[in-house]
Amino acid sequence: MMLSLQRHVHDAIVDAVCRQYGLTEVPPFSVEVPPNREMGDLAVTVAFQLARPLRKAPRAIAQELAGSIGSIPAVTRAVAAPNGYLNVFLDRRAFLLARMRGEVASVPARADKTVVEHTAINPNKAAHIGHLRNATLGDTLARALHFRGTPVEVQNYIDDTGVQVADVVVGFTELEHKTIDAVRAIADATRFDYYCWDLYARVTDWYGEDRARLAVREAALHQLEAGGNDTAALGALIVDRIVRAHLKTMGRLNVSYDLLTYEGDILRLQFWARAFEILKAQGAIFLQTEGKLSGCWVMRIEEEAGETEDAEQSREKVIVRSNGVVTYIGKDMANQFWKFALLGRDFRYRSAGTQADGRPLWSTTSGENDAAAPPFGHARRIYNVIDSRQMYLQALLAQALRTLGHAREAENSIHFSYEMVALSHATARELGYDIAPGSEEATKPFVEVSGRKGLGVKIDDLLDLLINKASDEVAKRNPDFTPDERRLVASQIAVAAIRYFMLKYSRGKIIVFDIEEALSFEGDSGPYLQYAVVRANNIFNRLREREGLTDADLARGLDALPAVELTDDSSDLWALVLEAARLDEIVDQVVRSLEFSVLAKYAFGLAQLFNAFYHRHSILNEEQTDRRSWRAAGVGYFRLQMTRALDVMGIQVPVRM
RNA sequence: GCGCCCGUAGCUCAGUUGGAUAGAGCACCGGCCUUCUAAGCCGGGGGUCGCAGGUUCGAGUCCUGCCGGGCGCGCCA
Repeated sequence: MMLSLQRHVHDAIVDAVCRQYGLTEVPPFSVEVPPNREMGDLAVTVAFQLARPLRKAPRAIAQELAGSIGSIPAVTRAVAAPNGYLNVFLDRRAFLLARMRGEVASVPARADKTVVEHTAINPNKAAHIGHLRNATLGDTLARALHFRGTPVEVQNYIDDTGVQVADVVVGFTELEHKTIDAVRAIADATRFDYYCWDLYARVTDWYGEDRARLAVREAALHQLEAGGNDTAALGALIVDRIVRAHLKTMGRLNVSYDLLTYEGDILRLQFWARAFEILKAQGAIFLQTEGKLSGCWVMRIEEEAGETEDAEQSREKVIVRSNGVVTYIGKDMANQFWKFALLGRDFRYRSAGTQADGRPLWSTTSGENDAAAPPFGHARRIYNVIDSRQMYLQALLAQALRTLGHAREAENSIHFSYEMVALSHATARELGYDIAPGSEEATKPFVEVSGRKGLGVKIDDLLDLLINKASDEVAKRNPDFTPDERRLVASQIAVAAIRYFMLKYSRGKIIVFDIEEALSFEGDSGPYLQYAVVRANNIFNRLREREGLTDADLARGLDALPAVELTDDSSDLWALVLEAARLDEIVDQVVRSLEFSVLAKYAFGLAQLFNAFYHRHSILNEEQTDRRSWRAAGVGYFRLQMTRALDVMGIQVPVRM
């Protein structure tokens, strides 16, 4: 195993600096990639940092160091740039050979068990593009952690006892007067999540006509939480069928889970009661006896330092209502405590089958425990993937942990926050949503998605649209495909388009969803990335078909062959290889910053580099053996790395496209 | 009022541990399919990085203050 190259160079520079200037400590500096390969392969900024302590010009320092670090293994020479950079040139032949042979392992990552909770869609309607961003970010985070060797457990929280489910129950009972058997028949015969989507919007309107009807919801909610009644049975049926629909939708997107956590089990297994005891015992919450919140158990909200505490009373958040019913924050706290194994209780588990990708799925249960269940929870670190509107609540979770003396857990409760997905006016119009020209909504830059109003693009609809479009394109280019082949490739392309689209924006940016844009397969898009790998793969397919050559055959003679193709000053091949080698570093950066646009853009840039290379340099038609072999080696390394990069993004590579 | 996010080319956006001439896609203009797939490649025009100060050898990036836009701050979830 070898350290990453940058680390290796960094440490060697530190040694050199200490020797040269008799220092015991070197100020922090970075090892970067210069703007182009002619400048060098790595750029070291140490001379800038030393300028002040040594009271010398950066350029002079860089020059002195350039002379004394030529002996670093894997480095051929170092050059001082006029502006003070110390640019390092690598032993390119050794670099590529080592990587082709898999001799360069990635930096070992932390082995702490990590829980990623994402998706968490209310189980009362179809999944829409807002949920899509959540699931894509969460799934990609889990994949990125796994890539680095971190043990990851993916949990999907199911709020089966909340108002949203209650609303659909009300829809079936009050608006449609259906029995549970009738609802089951509907679920069997329709796209049930779509059916509920419409019904949910109708219920919202129904409440709007007469606010007194909200009492019906309250009653239903109560029944749901209490359990053991007809309403709860109907709720359970709805939840079960909708969750299945969600899992199916997510499966289409290559998103899967380890555990479904049901809120109902948190209540039935007394998790909340236990958490309540702990919170009370530690004084994290207290019973308010006066004012507006009299009779409620509340948590005091920590203000940031420098509070201007005027006459304004410090704010309090209700955890248990005066009627004794816990708020969802309380249930969330219990859940978070459990994930860290701080609750002193565990769920019972049952198998929930196998997912499309072969991954087994488990579910919490209040019934019999399946002894075969793996140990869930016991996390060292937790990522809760929720949009930025939940920031306030997520901060309260961490605060509760801190108050209970779990500073480390609070530190490791990470809110993976991102901005919402909204609709462009054009797309909202296409969905048949009319906005009155003079209204307040018309002046806003976008239209907010609303499940309650039934306004949004459903994931399945979007996928179908993308698949149809991709299918036409695939048919055009591959008339020999069977219907099955065509369907498979079209869906792989659609998933690439949609996942890449969700990843390419930085998380702080509101995605104003426009159907035209999302449907693009050109330029900065998922299919562009796939296309590059498909082309690279095709070269190797041809080599095998025409000449019976395998990758191993091509690599075999490399040691003996001159590597001018790689070592020429302006080698396109070398630029491709060095860029492809950055994947591990990029994934590290992405996990640190939770900024997946960096990965998306890196992959896109790498694909661009390959496509340009592809047009300028032929492999099959190259007559010089050395050039041909080194090109094949470099392209082989590219497709390996690009395939891995796509895998982290949950994107597959079609056989042809 | 307080908190968080955003403001970079006509449009949509990258630029995240401060670094070399500010990039990409789309759109527009001009080229490239007897040679590994044109979902592609090459070239061109397009920028006071919201404004004003500050820190630094160096600021789109960090700090302060403004301006504009969005979101959050409930005995809803």
